[in-house]
Amino acid sequence: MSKLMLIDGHSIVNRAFYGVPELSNASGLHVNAIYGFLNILFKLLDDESPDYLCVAFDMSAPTFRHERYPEYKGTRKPMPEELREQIPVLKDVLRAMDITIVEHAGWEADDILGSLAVKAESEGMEVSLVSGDRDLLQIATDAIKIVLPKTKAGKTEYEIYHTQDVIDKYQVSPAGIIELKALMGDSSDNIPGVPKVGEKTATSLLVEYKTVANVYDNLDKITKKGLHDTLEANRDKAELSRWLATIKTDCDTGVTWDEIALKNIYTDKAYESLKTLGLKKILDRFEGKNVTSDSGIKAEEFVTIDDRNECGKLFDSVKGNVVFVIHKPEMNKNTREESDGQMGFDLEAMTAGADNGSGDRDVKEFGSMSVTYDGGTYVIKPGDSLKHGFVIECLNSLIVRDDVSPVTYDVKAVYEYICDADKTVGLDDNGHLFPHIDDMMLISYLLNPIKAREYDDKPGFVSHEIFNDYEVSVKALKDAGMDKLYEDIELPLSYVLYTCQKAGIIADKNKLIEYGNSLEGRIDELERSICDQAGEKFNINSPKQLGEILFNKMGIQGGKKTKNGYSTAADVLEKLAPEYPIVNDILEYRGLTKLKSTYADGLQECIAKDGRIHTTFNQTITATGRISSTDPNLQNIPIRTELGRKIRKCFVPKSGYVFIDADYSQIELRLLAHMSQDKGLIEAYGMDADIHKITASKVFHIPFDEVTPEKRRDAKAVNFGLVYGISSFGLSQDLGISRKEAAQYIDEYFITYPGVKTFLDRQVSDAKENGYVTTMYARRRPVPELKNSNYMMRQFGERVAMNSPIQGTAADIMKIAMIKVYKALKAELPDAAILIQVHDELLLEVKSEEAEKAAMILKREMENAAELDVKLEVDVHSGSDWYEAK
DNA sequence: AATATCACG
DNA sequence: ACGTACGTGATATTT
Repeated sequence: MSKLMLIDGHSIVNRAFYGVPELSNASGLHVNAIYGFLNILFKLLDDESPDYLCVAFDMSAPTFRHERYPEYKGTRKPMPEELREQIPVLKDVLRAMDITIVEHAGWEADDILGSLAVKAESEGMEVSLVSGDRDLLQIATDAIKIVLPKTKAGKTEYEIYHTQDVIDKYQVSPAGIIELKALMGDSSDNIPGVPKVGEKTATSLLVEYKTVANVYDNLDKITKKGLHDTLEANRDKAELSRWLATIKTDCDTGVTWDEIALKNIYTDKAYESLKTLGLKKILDRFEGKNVTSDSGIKAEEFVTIDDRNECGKLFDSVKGNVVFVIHKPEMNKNTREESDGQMGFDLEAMTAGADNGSGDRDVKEFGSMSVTYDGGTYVIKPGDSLKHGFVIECLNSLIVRDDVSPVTYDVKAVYEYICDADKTVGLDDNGHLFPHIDDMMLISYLLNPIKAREYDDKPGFVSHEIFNDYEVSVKALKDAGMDKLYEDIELPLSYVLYTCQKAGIIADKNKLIEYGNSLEGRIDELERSICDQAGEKFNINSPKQLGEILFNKMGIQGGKKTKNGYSTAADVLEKLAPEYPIVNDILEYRGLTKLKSTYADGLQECIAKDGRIHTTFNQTITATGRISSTDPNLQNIPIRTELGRKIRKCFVPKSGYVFIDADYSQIELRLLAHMSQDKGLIEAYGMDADIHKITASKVFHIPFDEVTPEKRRDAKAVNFGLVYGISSFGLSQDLGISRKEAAQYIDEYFITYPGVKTFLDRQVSDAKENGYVTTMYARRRPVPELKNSNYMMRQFGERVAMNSPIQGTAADIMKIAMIKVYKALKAELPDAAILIQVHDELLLEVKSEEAEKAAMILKREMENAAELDVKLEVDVHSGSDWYEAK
């Protein structure tokens, strides 16, 4: 039997829009509804495999039934702009997939769907009608099933209704749904219904009288006074509603089965437009469907090279732009490595590939290498007749050739594979990467740090796509004025970061164990105390259980916050702590378990065989230009509490060496002074005194020497707030004062430093005009939130516009400093190494006898990284562990 | 896979 | 009337 699937376009796209969180692609277009719609569509196709498929949409003009009764369309909620803009795009995607879209000026989508369903049924077909609208239930029969999708925690599920299912759920037959809506109405469809009659009343009336007409025929039998009168007074409404709720099933849609027969939806065009939209997850479905990629090259058309001669020939013949991408080996998931915890960074093991073909070189193994140039795309697969070492030899000669412009994706990961990296790769006298290798990961990050272009992860496809994008991207980078940022900062920095990662830092395992053990006693004690006070044993780490215990069982007044129950976050608990000893214990317990699990235990897992922790510094993650650190994150090692800070004693320099730690003093605030060119603030920094105290004195009109510690603290909070994109609410939360007071502080600040206000306002207006803000070094951050229809989102956009230029410029300067420090050390102290960057701080490992010189170099290079109207100050310390050096 | 919490700048 | 400070990542719990 043939199967027809009918989809109610608007209703499903609406579901998708509200079910899928905010999602926008590289060009700032929202795509969440498109994404959600396609997800539902694919799931349906998988589950139902129909023979015929079409999607019906309402025309945007008023539709037939509503046109006659304009008073009932007035209340319909306007479609949010974020959704509206997605609909034409979705239609294009569907057309590209060869899926027929039906829309008709005369009818609503419901009518088209109803008519098609009934026609198909009469011709002996099976029908699945997909909609979010329960109105459609009136169409259900044994051959027509109504499918109502639900997006549940990211997963698509659906309710299915045949005749009996409707009766089971609503106690009325499908036809009775019309009668039900006539009485109870439907606000989402602007059907008025009878006032005060809801689902309960309507159902009980219909169970007894079956139809609206029959209800009115028996009106005098209805004894409940109120109900009787309402029904009597609203007979016209009921009849109109009944008519509005009735879906037409006799429209001549003109649709033939032939034209909606389901064809191959995995077309070139669809692949292309999904790629443009950046819907990578959806694209994954196209894999294995033998689909062609953007310029018509199929995966099978990539030439595979697994032979030494062929490989040599290829590298000899390439010229011009040559994209190469190294693919990691396919990791065997069920090897021993995982179970015995030996998974950490392990250069030794990876390079131990003994005989790799070229004699003496140890080369890190890789899975395959893709190479694209204007002669095609090749996938190099090392095997019996092609050794890794030989491929790497070829690559090494390639990257220094004059007639080749090498391009890759994630060059920092590539350094690892280039043998003798220290000799062959580095920074030249200008501080530029040598040999020059372009990195499309960095380029696309600079072009859009919010969502860098994602490339297909399959061998061949990646290099092929990158090759196609390369020249356009380079031009775009130059047009945006970011070519220097890229050449002078990001690209060289990638190499400096590589040296940091490779160096790693010693973490003393025994000290970590000892530290962890020292926490255990107190943790057990607290656990017992908490469970005693609660009167039962429970999992303190579960916010759900904890909230239940505190706010229900113990009756503590705290109030709900999250949608899943009570918030037990620290700021909530801190307010309760003075009154309830258990809350204090919980806070302490939390602090200690955090230290133990994340740091004492967690870091031990990350120690490689060389005794050091080799973090990964991510250069293309943050929206502002900062770098981030993962696996493990070494940028959030505790310092704010004494107990936490002690973890730093576990980080030690190698024998004969010391740590030198340098950090910028208030770099963001100084940048605010410089970038705003506010006279007062620049002058305040010129005085070389306590900036928070000066601010307190000026803003609160107190003589400098009479500023109390409390007032200084308030001024400090205002200063921080400014950098974050100040709001009176945020400041009031931070200081625990009223919003009004906070607003007064801010006003006073802006009166004192008017240039700052002008500057911050300008960032917002620039962002509104251009769609992005920039740093001093031309780095961009798009701020699409400013165009959002949601007030809160726009407010967020304003704060982002104020914060990003400052945070981003600070990041730029630190990056410049790192390159300068790297170069200076290479020239003056070749045994010293940069180990870690923590946004405004650098940690170095240097020979003990070179400590003073290193400190001098660090301070010099960091302070001179930028020429500003306020001095950049750097504090330097040394020590025999990270605790001491900071 | 998402949520809540908390570590850092 | 709404409901917020900016930027990250790891862990444990729950879905």
